[in-house]
Amino acid sequence: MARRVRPPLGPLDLRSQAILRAVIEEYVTTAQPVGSQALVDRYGLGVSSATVRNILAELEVAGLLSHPHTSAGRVPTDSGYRYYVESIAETLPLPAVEQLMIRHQFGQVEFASEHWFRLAATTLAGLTRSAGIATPAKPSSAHIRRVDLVAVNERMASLILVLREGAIKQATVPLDEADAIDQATLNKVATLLNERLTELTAGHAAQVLAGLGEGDPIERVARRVGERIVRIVSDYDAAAVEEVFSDGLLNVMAAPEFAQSDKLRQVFTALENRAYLGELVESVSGSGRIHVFIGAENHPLEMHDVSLVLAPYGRPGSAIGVVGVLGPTRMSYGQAIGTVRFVSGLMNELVEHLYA
Amino acid sequence: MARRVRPPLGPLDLRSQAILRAVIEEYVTTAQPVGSQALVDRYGLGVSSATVRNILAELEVAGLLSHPHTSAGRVPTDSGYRYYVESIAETLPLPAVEQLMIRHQFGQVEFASEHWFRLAATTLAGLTRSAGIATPAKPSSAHIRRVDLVAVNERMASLILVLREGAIKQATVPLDEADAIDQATLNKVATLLNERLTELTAGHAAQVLAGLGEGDPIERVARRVGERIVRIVSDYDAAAVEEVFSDGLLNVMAAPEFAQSDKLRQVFTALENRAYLGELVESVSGSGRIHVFIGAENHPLEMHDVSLVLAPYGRPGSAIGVVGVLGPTRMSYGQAIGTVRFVSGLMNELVEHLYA
DNA sequence: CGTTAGCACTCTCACCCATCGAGTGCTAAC
DNA sequence: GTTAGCACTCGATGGGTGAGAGTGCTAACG
Repeated sequence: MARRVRPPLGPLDLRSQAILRAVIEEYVTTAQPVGSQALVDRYGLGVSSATVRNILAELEVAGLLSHPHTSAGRVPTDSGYRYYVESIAETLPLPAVEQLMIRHQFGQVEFASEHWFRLAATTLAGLTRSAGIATPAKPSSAHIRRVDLVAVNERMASLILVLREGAIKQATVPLDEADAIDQATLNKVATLLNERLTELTAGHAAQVLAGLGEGDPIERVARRVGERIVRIVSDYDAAAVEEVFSDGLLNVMAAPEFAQSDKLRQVFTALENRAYLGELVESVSGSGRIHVFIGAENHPLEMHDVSLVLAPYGRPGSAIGVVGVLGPTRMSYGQAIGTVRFVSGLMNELVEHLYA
Repeated sequence: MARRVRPPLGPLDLRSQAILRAVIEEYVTTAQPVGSQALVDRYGLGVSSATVRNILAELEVAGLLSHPHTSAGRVPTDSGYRYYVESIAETLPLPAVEQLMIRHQFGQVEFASEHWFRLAATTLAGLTRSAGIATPAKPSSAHIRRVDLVAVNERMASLILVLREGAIKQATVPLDEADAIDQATLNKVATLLNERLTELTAGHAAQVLAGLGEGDPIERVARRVGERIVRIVSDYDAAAVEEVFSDGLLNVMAAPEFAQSDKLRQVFTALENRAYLGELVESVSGSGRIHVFIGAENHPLEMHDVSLVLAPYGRPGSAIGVVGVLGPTRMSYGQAIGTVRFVSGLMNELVEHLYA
């Protein structure tokens, strides 16, 4: 069939690249299979449609394009997108005006990392017209910064725990009825815990607690509360991803490939089950790079029609989060990558600024 | 056309009621227009299909049923559902087994109102196979319970504010460089603020702050932080609804009426814009009753195909929230009302228990 | 007078079929 | 190696048809 048989994903000559690129970019905008004539008309390729057809056939043999049916135009395969992303696509940096606007928006919001990641997701959603995804910056092992206790009633106290990395945890701690609990007692307990536990990780805190006596009621309560603190911090450490915030799923719904809602429902199901996203986030957060996951490169079946562009942000030692974009495989990768790059860079700056 | 012309929504005789009921219950389960024969077959009406047809025609004139086209069965109108809900439907109480299971689930979770409303939404979603909706219990005017300050760096402090009603607010407060800020200073400031502001509302707190001097650095910082606190609390008071949590939107997606995704997108759009839900929540929270909003009774166009069953919970004086269910207009109102009633009752118990 | 059998009528749905056109793949000429 | 030309394929479109569900009406019935 083909004149020459190419090794799959072998290097392409420049003309083939140009045509692959044209097919992808045309398909991304029109969502329709692309024919040879359309390519010649709309892209100044300098060759006839017959020549283009020959090359399209080669690209198909190489696995980069596919054919919905004999008499239809070409559609990129996942491998086609992959090749495009790695060898052809130019990442479009975000226009300076937009950059300024976004910086301004981040300036408006509360100066705390807790707020930024949501804004990042929203911003990414708006800029790429896809879904924006972000997780808060989370440390691999958190440090206790501050403990506060508030009396709820005689037998319950509300515990507020601030971590060095910015997260705030709250819990209600039931206390022995034997200990007469009032706010004054709790203040002493909190002071004790703050003295002993500040800047400690869960493991170290547990050791310190072991040294507390059982006789003194303050120490007894402190121990009780402290154990709870250790449990909270350990749980927090153990969770791969604390929370995945997403925005702009409506944008994805608008894509014609999701016109019938069961396809869409699959994507939502996949997102609701956080396990896979958590896995991705973990795999991304190690490297400083932008990662692109295209269609079937995502293991879960439900995600075979979407792509993700993810980038880590934060400080490698202390706290790492992920921001990115989720859209149909037919997405504008160049733009998405440029936008994600900018936003993750901005988040880096912000986090750095917070720690400095 | 009709033998007798009925006043719209006039009282119906028992047989007409029984037939309306049968139409609705059949339509709710099958999602198909209901014909006279099907009614006679599946519900022991004791009359012939011709008689049923006559009555169906009457119900249609009364505006309770409608006709997709001449040769199709009947479909309930919004008014039909309304009549059904008010006069015919029996609210199905939740089976005792389920009640126990749910109580157990609430027992498992952290004892704090912040966690309950999410669980309520999830539970409602699961039980009714629709979307569950819940807002946290929010006071009309909040009281300051506790203030805590943590040094971030020399010129910034992290403020943690606990409200009597359970909510925790966090903010970063920039401070004058003139004041040398360290944790010790902040502790004094926090102690001062706790002494003066505890149990105050935003308005009273503002008055107290006005009395603070400018000379003493502690008081100066306290004033600065205090102003921020007042702003946070006022903002919190002003917001009609703090947050609307929803779960199980996937269930709604599964309904055949939302097979093409643009209908569904409308619903999502409506939900994303919180204004309307906030409005509803406010209108519901006054009364202790369960409210049902059917189809076009919802003002926003996008909500014309869905119904809401909402109930308030909490303590009328101190904090009110809303739980409920969102589903297609073709929903099982009896079951939904019973379930929402149980969950709101449970939430009442829990909140009461928390305050007692 | 309400109820019912009977029947003509309406309208949708599913199916088939012919047509159209976009786009391919191949061949032969350049 | 490139291109013009052409037969061919296959989905999409649209009209036509028959089946079936369900109605609305009429006339007979108890």
